[in-house]
Amino acid sequence: MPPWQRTDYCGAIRASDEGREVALWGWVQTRRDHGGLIFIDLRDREGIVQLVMNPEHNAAAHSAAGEARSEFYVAVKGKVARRSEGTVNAELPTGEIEILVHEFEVLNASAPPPFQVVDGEATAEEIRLKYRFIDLRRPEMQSNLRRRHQALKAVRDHLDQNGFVDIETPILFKSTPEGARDYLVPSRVNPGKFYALPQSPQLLKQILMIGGFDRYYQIARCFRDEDLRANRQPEFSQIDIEMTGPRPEDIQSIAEGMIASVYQRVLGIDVKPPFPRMSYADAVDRFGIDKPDLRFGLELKNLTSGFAGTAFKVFAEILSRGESVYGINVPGADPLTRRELDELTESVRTRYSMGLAWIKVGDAGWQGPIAKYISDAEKSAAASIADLKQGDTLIMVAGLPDKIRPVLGDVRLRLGAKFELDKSDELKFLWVVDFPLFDYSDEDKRMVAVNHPFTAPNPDDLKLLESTPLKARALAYDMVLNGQELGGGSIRIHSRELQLKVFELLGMSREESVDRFGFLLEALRYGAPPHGGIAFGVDRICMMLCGTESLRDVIAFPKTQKAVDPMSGAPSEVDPRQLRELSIKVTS
RNA sequence: GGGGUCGUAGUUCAGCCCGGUUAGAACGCCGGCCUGUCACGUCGGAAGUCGUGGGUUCAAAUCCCAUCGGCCCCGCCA
Repeated sequence: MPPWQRTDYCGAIRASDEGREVALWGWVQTRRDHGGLIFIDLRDREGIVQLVMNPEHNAAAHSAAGEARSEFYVAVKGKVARRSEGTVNAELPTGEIEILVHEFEVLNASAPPPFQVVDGEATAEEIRLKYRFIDLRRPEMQSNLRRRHQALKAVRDHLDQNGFVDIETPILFKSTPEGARDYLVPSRVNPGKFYALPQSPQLLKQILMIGGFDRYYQIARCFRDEDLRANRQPEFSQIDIEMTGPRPEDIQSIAEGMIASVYQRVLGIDVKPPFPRMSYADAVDRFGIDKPDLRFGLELKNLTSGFAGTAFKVFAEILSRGESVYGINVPGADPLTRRELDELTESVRTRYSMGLAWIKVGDAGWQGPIAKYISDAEKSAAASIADLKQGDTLIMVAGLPDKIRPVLGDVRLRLGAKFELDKSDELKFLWVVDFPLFDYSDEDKRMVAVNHPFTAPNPDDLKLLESTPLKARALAYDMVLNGQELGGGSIRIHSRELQLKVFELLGMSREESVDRFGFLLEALRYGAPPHGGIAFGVDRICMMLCGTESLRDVIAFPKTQKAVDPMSGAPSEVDPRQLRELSIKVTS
C-alpha cells in the first residue's frame, strides 16, 4: 500500500496553492542533481511540477531523491512554495511554484526506459508500440486520448439530448460475405461453424428500428480483415446512428449538430451548420472525387467543346470516340517548373497508363510540347472555359470522363499538397448527396452497391431500376471534411419486395438472398417502419481533432501494417488442444 | 499480391556510391565533483551478432542474391 494518498495532480498545482501541504505521486521525468540541491520534474497525467530536495531542509528526502532515476514512480510530501525571483519558469503552467519536499518515497523503480518520454528524439513507431505503456505517458498521447474521450462524451450527450438510446449489439454475429473479408470465430459447440465479427452493426440497427426503438446509437467496434493503411485499422470504432421516419435532411441536421458540438467541446471551435450540399455528379465533375477538399480551388474544367474538330491527333482520336478532354488551370502565381511538369506527366503515365498534356500561357503565346498543334480558336475556347490568364499553366487529360476525372482529381490533390494548400486549418465541411445506387464491377461482371445493398433508391428513380439501374440515385449522403470522409449514411429499404429486387439486381438468387439475409427479409414482413441513419468513423474524426496523420496516434493499442500488436505479440499460435476442441486443423 | 523506402550502441543518426587500421556522433545510461537548476554544468567510463541467411573477395556495415520486419502507397476496404 502507498504510504499516503495523493492530494493533487502534479501538473495542476498553481501559484494560488502557495503554502499548502501537498502529497503527490508521479514519474521522475528529469533529475538535476547539484550535489547539494536536487531538482526533480515530477510528471503525472496533468503535467509536471518541480520538486526541490534541500539537504538542510530534510536530509532523508534529499538522500532518497538521490537514488531516483528516470521513470521511477515516487510519492512525495511537501509544501507549495512560490519560486524566488529569477527562478520562475514561464514555459510551465506550474513554473511559478515548486514543491519543498520533506518526504520522498520510491513506490517502484524503473529499468532505464528504452526511449525518453519527453524531450527525446522521435522514436521509431515499432519501438513505441512495443513499449506502449511508456509511449502512452507522452503528453501527446495523453492529450490525443483525452480528446477522443471528450469527443465521444460530446457525441453521447448530443445524441442523448435528441432521444437516441445506446444499445449494444453482438460482436459474435453472422458472416455476410458481401463487402470486406470477415474475421471468423469458430464455434466450439457447433463444430465446423463460425461466427463473424461485425463489419458494422448495419443490419442489427435496422432490426432495432423494426423492434421499436425508434432512435438508436452506439459507439460500435467494427472489424474488417483487409490490408491496413495509415487511416485504416482492422478494428475501428463507428458512431452508429439510426432512426425511424427520417428524411435525409433530418439525419444530416442531427449529424451536423453532433459534429458542431464535438468541435465546440473538444477544440472550442464554432462550426456553423448547415453544411453546404454537393451532388455526387458535381463533386466528381468538378473535383474528380466524391470527397473533395474544398480548402482550395484548382477545379477540373470540361474542355471537350473547345477542342471539337481539333487537328491535334491525340485529342482528335479520343474525341472521335465521343470521349472528353478535362483540364486544370494552375494559376501563374504558383508556377510549375518544366521538371515538375515532366515528373507529373511521368507519374500519370506509370500510375494510370495515361497521357498528360500541358501548355503554359507565356508572353509569346502558348508554350509546351503540344502548343503548335492547337489552333487559335481552340486556344481562345479553352482559355475561356478554364479562365486562363497570362502565366497560367493548363494541365489536360483526354479519355472517358469516368477514367480521366479521378486522374485529374489525384493530380489536383498532389498540386494542393505541393503548394501546401492542404495545410490550411480551415474547416471545409460539406455533404455529398445523390450518390448512384449501383456501380458496375468489371472484375465481378455485375452491378455492385455503391453504399450497401440496404440503401433506398431515390423515389424519383424507382422506375429506372427496371430500365437503367446504373442511373438510379440513392438516398445516401456522406459528410466530408477537408477531403476526408467523416461519415456516411442513407435512408434504408423497408419494403421486402424492393429489398429482394435490389438483391436480384446485384446478381443474388432468391436462395442466396434468403440464406444470407433471411432474418432481415423476415423482419421486413412485420410492419417495418421506414428508417435511416448514418455512421461516423470515430478514429478519423479524432485524427482531425488531433491533427495527426496516423490513426495509430489516436488508438491506445493499435496494430502494425501486418496487423500485429508488437506489445502482446498478437496474433499468436495457440495450443493444439484448443484447436482440437474447435475441430480446426491448421494446414500451413 | 505488387511498388517505394528504411533497418548500424538503449534511442536518433553518420559511415555504404568508391570494400581495407580500433565502426563514429548526439541524447540516454554508469561513476566522481557541484546549493537555484529547469536541454543544469563539469570530469571520466561502459555500451554494437552493422535485421537474418547465403554468395563474391585475400578482405564485406559497404558489392550481389534471398529472406524477415517497420513505414508509405497501389490492389483490397459494400
